Amino acid sequence: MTDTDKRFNPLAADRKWQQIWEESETFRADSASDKPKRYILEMFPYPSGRIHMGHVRNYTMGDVLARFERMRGHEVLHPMGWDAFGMPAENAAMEKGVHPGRWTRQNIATMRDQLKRLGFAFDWSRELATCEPDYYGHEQALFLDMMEAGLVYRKESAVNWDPVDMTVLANEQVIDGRGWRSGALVEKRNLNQWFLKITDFAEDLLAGLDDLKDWPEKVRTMQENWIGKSQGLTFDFPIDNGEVITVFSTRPDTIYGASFVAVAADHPLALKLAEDNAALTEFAEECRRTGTAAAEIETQEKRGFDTGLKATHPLDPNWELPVYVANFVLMGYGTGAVFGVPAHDQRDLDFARKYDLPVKRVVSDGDETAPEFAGDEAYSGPGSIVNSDFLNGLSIEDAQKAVIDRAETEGWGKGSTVWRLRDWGVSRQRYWGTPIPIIHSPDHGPVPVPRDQLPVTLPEDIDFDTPGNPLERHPTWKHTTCPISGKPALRETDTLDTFADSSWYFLRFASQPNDKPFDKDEIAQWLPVAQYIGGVEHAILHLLYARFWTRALKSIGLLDVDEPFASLFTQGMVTHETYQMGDGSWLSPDEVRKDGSDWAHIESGEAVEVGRVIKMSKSKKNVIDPEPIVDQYGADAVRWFMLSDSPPERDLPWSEAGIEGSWRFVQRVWRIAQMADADVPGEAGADKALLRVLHQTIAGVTEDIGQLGFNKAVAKLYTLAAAIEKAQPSPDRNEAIRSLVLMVGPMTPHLAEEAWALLGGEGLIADAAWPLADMAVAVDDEVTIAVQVKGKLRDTITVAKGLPKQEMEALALASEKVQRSIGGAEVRKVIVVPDRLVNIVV
RNA sequence: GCGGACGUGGCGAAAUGGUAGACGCAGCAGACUUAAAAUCUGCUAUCCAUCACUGGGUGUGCGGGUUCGAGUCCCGCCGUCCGCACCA
Repeated sequence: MTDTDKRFNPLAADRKWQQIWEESETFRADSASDKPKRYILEMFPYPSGRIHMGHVRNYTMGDVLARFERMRGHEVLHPMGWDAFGMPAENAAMEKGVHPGRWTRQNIATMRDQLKRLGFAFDWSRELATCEPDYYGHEQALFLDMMEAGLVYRKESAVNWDPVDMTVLANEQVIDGRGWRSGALVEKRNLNQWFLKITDFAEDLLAGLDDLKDWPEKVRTMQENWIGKSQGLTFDFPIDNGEVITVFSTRPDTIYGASFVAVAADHPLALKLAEDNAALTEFAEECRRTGTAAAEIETQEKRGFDTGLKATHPLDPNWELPVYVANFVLMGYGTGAVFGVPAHDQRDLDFARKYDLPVKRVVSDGDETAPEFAGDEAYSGPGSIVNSDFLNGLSIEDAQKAVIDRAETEGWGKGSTVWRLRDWGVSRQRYWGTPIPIIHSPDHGPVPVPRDQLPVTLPEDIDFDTPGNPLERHPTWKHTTCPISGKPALRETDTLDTFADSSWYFLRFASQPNDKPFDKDEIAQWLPVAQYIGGVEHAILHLLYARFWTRALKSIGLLDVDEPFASLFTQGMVTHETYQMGDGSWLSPDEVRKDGSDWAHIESGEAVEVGRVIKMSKSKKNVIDPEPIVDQYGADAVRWFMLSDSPPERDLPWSEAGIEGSWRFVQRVWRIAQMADADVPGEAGADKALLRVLHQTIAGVTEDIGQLGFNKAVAKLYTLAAAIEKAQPSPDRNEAIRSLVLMVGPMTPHLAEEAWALLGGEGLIADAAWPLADMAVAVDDEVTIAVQVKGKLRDTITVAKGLPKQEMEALALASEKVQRSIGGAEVRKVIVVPDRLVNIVV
């Protein structure tokens, strides 16, 4: 055997085992299996073109879990698919003239190959792409189901309209008031939009968070804030022009501290007044123009426009309050109108000081009770109510109840709950999405497409040369007939927000009958997902929408699942150093070389500044494409690197040295596998030291992987490898080698299969049983204990495990170092922790 | 402003309140080699003392506290990152 034969050749091994897994359908999930089931899911990718390191990390983690659970005797569902609708495909169509479908499917083909090249244990038989009619057709059916259940409605609402691209923009796509692509000033337009009633489930979505113990605290908090429940009082201010202004307040206890009423610039009252008031019109225009960026809000001055109208205080008919239109009141929250209590709200105070309005203290901070409120800092802390008629002396909480009671008794207001969460507007004026299955009939209005006409498919012949919605412009597609009258009618040309596609894909993975979206009983076999892994960027929208769809589908009897994802893990990003030339331009890692301790540009030799380690991004040019790395080092080294060093929730800095280290470990395991010798003489159980390390490793790695502590498992496997290398040949060493190979199986599967075959293992290692730790072997019969004097380490002594306390104490006191440290002082107390330490207090 | 996370060697990081720095990377020294690659061995927080063996001090962002004992628990700061944000 030559030296090169002894090296592990990943290029050959990767291909060989991937083919074997595929041919024997190793990772096909059987819904009818009797084994306990585990559903391991990673967020499916958008087919943007190529796999990036973030995908590799995400899917490696899921893959280790999936393979680990299989080896532990579970029937595992570990599927993969494509979140295939969306804007980038249309952008490609506009820029390169390629059809969105063609572009998307090509990307899928490329990325599927790249994923297969990494040897992930996916059940490819369940692969799906949301852009195919056999997926989105079922989505249309679910949309109609929700519609029948009253969870869908249509309403005119204001949207961000890009006049150049002629399309609606999401809030995130409006940057400084301009469209992110066109750069055109965005207009507000009123359009008829379809909405899903997510607010029907607001209370339940909020309450459900409490049960998601295995979700990151951070994500739960973000969802909680997003749902944004506020309780308070909604009540009316009569206005001297005969109208009323309805306001919402979470602090009805401060009602006697009111000094003005303010409405948003878009409030109906403001709009009406502006009709014959040019100054107000201009003011309102200004309010709309100002951005909502963080910095602007901080510096933004509170400004108002005095309408001259007076509102009557609900508790005192003789008390009149000025009515303003104010720039800090939002139409989108509550009722779009507030009453200002300057003493106890910072914004109101800023406003009152500017317009010289009264500032009256109604909550005492303990010492100060006088009505005059000085200073520029509002008091919003605890206290009791003062200067407030019948509320005086009450706690804030009791006063709130008292005011709500009185309002309800007298009929001018009522206790209410206001949510930050709005209903989900799902209409998009785009081509590359799920067509909304509605026909607009001249006689019957919007009617559902009959079920037997689903799916409503997208037309293929489409024109992207002019901006706007291609479906709207298509010559024939939208023309159809009314299902009721048979008269000519028009199809809905809007498509669904792509977040709808990802709100139920995990159900279709678990069950994919032809005649319906999914089978309830088969879903019950797999759901909820045991472990969901993905980026934290989906903490709110995707995860909230998926939770909502699950509840909506349950409420109409299609499902029997409460929460789709029992446990959620948000992984960190893959990062890399950045390199910058003197002129500020960025360089990619392959354009620079290390020049001593400095870095230089290879082409020009100029000095290069090494910048912060940040998320890989095209603009900073610090991206490492996984494909050439996999070609060079093999799938296993890349996978091993993804799991090493950094804890999975933290960022992982990519480095050339790091991947080489992983490569070395792959080769090292291969060498170790070759050390196994079936004919070695000796009896099993003789090498106690090695067996101890082995069983400690098995116990530790099993626990670590179960908790997604991959970096810790990796460290323990290194230790075991070192112990095997130091051990003498023996049956025990063979056993340790076999176990090492089994334990790297989920992480470096190609290497493990190759080594397993070499060791004469039965079948595939993917199907082999995970090793069991024998704790009796794992425990040491000797322990090294620490000896401290007043908490400071003075010596360590090795004693038999389980040595009685008195003997430990005696041994510790016998230590020369300890005696020297005590120096003859009186021993006042001795703390003894069995098998751990002795602490002598003098 | 609100909420969350984090702060440990040159770097990534370990550490049920009980020997801080396991493991990896980088570095240094050595072995093998004509040489290189590969591989292997040893050292590698810091300061002081010592020819050396070794001994002692300091050390987990800063300041307090609880405890026989604190990286870990409590209080108060400082800093970094992330999310949300004129939410009434």
